[in-house]
Amino acid sequence: MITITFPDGSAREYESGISGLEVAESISPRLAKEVYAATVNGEIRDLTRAINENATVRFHKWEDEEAKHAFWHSSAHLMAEALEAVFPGIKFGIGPAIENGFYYDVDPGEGKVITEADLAKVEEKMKELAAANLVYKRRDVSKKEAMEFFSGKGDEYKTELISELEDGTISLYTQGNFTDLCRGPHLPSTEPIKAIKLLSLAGAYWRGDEKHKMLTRIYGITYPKQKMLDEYLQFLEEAKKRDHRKIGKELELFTFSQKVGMGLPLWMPKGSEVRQTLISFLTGVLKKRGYKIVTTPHIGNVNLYKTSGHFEKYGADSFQPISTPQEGEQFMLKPMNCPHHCEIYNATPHSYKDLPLRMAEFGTVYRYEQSGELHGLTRVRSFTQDDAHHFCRHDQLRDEFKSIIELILYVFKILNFNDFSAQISLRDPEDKQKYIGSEENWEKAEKDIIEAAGEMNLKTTIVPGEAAFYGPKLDFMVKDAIGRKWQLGTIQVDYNLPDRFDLTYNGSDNQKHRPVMIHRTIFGSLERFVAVLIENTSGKFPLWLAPEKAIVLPISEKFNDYALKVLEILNNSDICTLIDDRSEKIGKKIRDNELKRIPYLLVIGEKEVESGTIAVRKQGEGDKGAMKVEEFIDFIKSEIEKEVAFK
RNA sequence: GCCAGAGUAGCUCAGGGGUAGAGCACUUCCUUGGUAAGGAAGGGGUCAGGGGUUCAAUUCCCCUCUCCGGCUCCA
Repeated sequence: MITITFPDGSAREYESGISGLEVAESISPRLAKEVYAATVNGEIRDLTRAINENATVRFHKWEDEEAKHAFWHSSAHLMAEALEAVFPGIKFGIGPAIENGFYYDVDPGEGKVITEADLAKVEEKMKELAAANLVYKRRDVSKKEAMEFFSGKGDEYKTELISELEDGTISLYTQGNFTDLCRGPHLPSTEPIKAIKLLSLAGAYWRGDEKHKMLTRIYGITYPKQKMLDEYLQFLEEAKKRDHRKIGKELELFTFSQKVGMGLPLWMPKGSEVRQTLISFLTGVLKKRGYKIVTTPHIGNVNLYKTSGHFEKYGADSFQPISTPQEGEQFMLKPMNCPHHCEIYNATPHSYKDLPLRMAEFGTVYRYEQSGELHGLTRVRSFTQDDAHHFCRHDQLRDEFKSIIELILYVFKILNFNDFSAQISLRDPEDKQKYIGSEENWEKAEKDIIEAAGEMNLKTTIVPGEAAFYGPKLDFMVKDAIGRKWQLGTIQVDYNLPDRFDLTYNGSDNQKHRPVMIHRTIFGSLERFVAVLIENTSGKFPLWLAPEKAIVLPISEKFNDYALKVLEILNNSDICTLIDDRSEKIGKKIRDNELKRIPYLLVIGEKEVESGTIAVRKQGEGDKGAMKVEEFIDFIKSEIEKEVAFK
């Protein structure tokens, strides 16, 4: 007999060798139906695997990531079986579960192509197989046996994977006619897989390496209920409506032109308005925090980047140098602002008493991103960073970090950005050689970052090996409408540039010392930030950011003269740009969704003309009553102040 | 850069070897009166660009460009 302990602390006796599923059945048949995997003594396992010793057991229902993982991983195997049936001779790479669904990387064979049209066939086959209620069977095998099985099949990808595995840790899973190399866990059978949808087709390099062969990746998702699938597909449809590229076009915020060039955003008047509001807001915040605002040119002599080291590292993949009539003279479009800022630092002598020095610039930079990487406003070739560099002493590093975290959290709070994650990137402990800077400084900087984040109550995930070669960093990430992750703010320690630019300050010992440099952005770039802002708000900006605060809506053209007067006063008030259209059909001009994105609606009819007022409505909140235009202006101003405390 | 798809009116899209279509938007007139979508008439397209095949190409083939979904990359 063995004792099984459950998460609530209760325990029961069972025969040794009982399966998780049987244990679940003994508790309730309903539980057995809803459970997809189990964690046994901390190890996630198939429900059907025997438990041979005393154990703590936690069952995973759909709500748990572990359950979804097993469900989708099993679905990937199911898809593989269907693929093998539809495309005989197909070879398999890897097929994991992901955050939403699963994929499988496959090689259809020389000269063969899988197209979107084929997905329906595979989907049908999957449904057929799932309905057959195939059982997933696990088998532990020796490396030799696994090797023989897959080389017999001619599956070079699987054999490559097996060759790297340790003997004794290899397991195979079989369902129906399909056997796969797999660690598990899996569902007991295909029975719960009721709703199936293959979503898309993409190319993906084998093992994520550009130099390797490109396989075909098939994405899919499955659910235990059709309704859940319908809801997910519905969600994807809804998400598409929030896409900043779509809203940006509808609201005339920005555009792209083939003539200007790909990845080069053109900000239209309304988009520019949003941008300018963000810049002036942040400038105010920065000045209060002791930042000095600087301005530097969009180009720099190629020697500047040779000094910084960027030319050597990125020169070949950048916009190429611009030549001048002067023989041998070359300039580059600036890919970052730091070298310019270093030269500003070097323009004056610095005492230890002057540090930290915080230098900020809304600096437009140009990077030759790969054509396939460009994406709306989130990945462009010309963008404006809300860049700043803190030059400080080593003993100030931690406080500077804290001040930046505080600043970022403050800005995010005002913008109502709650859904972000923070990641600390440290050195690869296996390969400390590739990093610049002393062991001692790295140790301290990594510790400072972690502690600063802790002291600011910032929840972070720590990722070793992700640091830049010049220093550790802390990144803030957000997700877009369909869940893609984008990096916004970043805080990076840099030991490289201070050396290369020979930055110094005079210490209390009257000796020259090397300052540390911190690169930081809050928005990341105005382009990416506005994109995320649009997707977060579906284009319905908060009042203070809205490019149009209000729209004047005369009920009839009879009232146009009065509406015109109202508009004139509002436009002169400098608080808002208004839609200057008093035609009778104004209502018709504005689509429902667009209208809803404008915070205030000013309605003018006979009553208003008589009393010299405007009827004010806040979208989504209803009537605010009649006001004189001047009252409305004051009202808007106070509402904006409520939204943003410009302290 | 790589794999796969797409590009037809301002927008959303249908069509298909023989003179280019719808809805919405736009213009004019009529009608209308507290969050658009009543009526009539009208304007608007080198069917992304360039080469082929053909008596004839927007349609079939090839190349290029751009966009979408991924991969790789992201100072």
